[in-house]
Amino acid sequence: MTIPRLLVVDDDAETRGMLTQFLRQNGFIALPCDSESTIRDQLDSGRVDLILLDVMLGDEYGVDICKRLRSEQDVPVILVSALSADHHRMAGYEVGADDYIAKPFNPNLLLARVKAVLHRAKRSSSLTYRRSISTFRFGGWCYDAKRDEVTSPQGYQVSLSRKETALLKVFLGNPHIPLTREEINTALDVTGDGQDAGSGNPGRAIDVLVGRLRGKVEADPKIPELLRTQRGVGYVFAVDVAVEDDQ
Amino acid sequence: MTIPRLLVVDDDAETRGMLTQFLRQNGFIALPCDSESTIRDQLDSGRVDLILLDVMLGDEYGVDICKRLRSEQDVPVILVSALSADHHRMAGYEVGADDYIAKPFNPNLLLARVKAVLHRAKRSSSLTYRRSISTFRFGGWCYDAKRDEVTSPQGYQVSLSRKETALLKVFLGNPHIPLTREEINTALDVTGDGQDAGSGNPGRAIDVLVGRLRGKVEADPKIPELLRTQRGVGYVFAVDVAVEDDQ
DNA sequence: AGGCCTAGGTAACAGCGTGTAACAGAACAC
DNA sequence: GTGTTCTGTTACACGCTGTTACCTAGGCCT
Repeated sequence: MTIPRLLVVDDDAETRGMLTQFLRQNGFIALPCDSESTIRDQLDSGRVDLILLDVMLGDEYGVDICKRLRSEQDVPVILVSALSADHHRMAGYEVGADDYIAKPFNPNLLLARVKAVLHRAKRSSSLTYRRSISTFRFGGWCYDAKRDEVTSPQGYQVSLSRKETALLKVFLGNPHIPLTREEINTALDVTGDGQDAGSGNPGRAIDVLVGRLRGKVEADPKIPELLRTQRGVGYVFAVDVAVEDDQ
Repeated sequence: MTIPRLLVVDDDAETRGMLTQFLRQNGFIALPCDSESTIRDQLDSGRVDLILLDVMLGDEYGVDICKRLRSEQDVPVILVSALSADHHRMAGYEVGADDYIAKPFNPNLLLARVKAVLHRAKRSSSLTYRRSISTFRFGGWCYDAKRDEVTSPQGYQVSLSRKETALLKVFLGNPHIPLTREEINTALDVTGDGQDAGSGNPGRAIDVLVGRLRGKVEADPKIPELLRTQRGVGYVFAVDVAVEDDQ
């Protein structure tokens, strides 16, 4: 295996520099980034094994970036944050981060976590890393993340709304795992501080949204095979998801 | 391919027993443990696919045990806890647990999470697990656990509700053994701490449930041949059960 | 035998969770 | 502006589940 390549994403130059240097001293290839666009540049231009992502990035929430990245790519992400309040952590995990470290952190702890996550990633991915995911296949259906299009088993094109797409992605990222309405809501709603999500949804928006997605992505919406209800719990995506990446 | 082997670690005998029984009824091999040393015995003596670990184990924290185990072995761990506060959850994840379930939990949720973790583990490891029990045959009837469908001796399809299905599974797992209403209730209601189950059911829910199941899974509900009443005791499943698993 | 007493069967009802049609406001295109 | 699309809310329907009440069956007594 080659030397792991890490992205260090932080808008504070000093922190970024220290982290980068520290990681390099410890045998990693560290690539500094300061914005989402520079992250994407790096992802497009070569293999990336792990992203160290600061939670506060200008006005942007790292959590949001993490969410977007995870919906497209399979690169492990460790969130780094000055905010150690529990709800921030929860938001991080629910959004698909592999780990979460609060500042100030022990450098050796960081190193250990980085190694642990890389180790896990190595185990769970039989393929080599890098690659941007472009196509999901599930039960005859096909979702093209690049074009945001869904194709039915019969080859019909279905167009999804923004929320429907987001919901489908949540399920595609968590096949066979029952998700509560609250978890789904958080995943769709992450605002970084979770304020809105917390106050939100006394209503049944998720139910309706699931119903609408069923109408588009089920052979027979009356007998759901993909988006199964778990009474008293929530919903599960009940089929395997195959992920293909483009070149 | 073999049936997944799970360790159920809890120092409370009742919880341990309920969990073990419940998992066995659902096609797993469940091995009860009550301490770290018994865990190690099991790990040394054979393959273990997943550990269900109670967070409070005497004075010991399951989290600590989890940490030690993860530092040596690669066995997936699900932490089970009465403590649902976020920081406990975080501690669980940080220590390397694959999932975290708070008591009281929905049995089906537990089952689904167990399957999800095994599913993940299967993909990432060279071992091949899994081979869940899929078909039960009893007195001309047939229950397909995969599809949750019952077929009558005449070939008619019968659909069961969630609770009816759960009850049938309890009987299928304990043929010829008289079960008291309390035992049945416990088996259906696994809440982890049994709090709810204990306080619960002053009523006759089980009687009614058995009646409803008889209505669907008896040639003549008036003269039960499968679900026999034992006056003053409870109910028995009075025929042999043949188990087939898929390939 | 008849008279009780108790356990169990079951119809009827109520509460709850979920599916969904209809509606209303927001966002956006033209 | 008008019209369209998206999204959350509401209201109603329906199925599932536990409770209750009433009835029958079985067991035990005198």
